[in-house]
Amino acid sequence: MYRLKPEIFNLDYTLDCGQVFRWEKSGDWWTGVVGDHVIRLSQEEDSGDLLIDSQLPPEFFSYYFRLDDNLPSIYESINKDLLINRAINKYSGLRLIRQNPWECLISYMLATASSIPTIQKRIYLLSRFFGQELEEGYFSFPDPGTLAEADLSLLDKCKLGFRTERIKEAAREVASDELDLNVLYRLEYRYARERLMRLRGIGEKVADCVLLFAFEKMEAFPVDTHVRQIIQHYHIDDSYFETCTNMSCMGEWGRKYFGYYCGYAQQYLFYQKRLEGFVSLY
DNA sequence: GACCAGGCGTACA
DNA sequence: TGTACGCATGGT
Repeated sequence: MYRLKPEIFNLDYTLDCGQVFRWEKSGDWWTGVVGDHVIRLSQEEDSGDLLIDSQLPPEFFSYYFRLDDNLPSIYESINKDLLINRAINKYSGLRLIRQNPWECLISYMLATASSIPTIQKRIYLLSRFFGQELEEGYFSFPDPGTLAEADLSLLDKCKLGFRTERIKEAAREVASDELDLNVLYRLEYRYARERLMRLRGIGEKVADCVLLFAFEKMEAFPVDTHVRQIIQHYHIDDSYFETCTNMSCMGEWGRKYFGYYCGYAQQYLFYQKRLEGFVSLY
């Protein structure tokens, strides 16, 4: 167990905001599986210190929680109106996480048209049936080869619904190197996006989530049902929106409106909407 | 029992 | 090019 002193960091917001699905809070402590490690984390209320119960070094957590991001500078760049201003003040310290690309890809593929608790359950079941047990009750995320060859009757137990075949196919592509996740890092946002969207089950929203949360593409702006409702509700009389009704257009709008760090803006708006609905700005 | 959830693919106009 | 609908599943 050791301590880390992060600048402007809120552990609860970061793990609860809906970007990751494998962390659970019990009392003051969060427990989660990252790679082959079961990690326990807590944050001291007064000092803001991060208490870390893990074999992994501090450098890992600086990387994982993007402590290298200059949040004040990011806030300044995305602070375009009262709504986002409220969100970045209220949820200050929420940081995006650098997720494992493979796990992130599958997680958001099986997130389509599902609530967050349902997504968490599916990922747990996948890990339980196809991952390795790390300690009692905690399992690693299954690797591509295992899912590619997964028995369909066992896969059905994970309750993936119509997503089952898509997951298997994606796993096969990654396992066979037909899709090399490493090259996506080096591609520009728009090309990486096009490549991901060639997979069945990945449209603009899922691609943007994966690019933002796992491939360092900060300019991704995922438009899900919450973000669509926010845009329709608050920007309804913006002239730009008289011709902007579909999700694709809303994504374009978000990128132009918030600039390079629109991905951060999106996550703050998403979290605020989930917890508070349509907030009053007066 | 209808409706929605971090949507996508397809058919049809 | 744009819209309507089906697709499994779980929670309200």
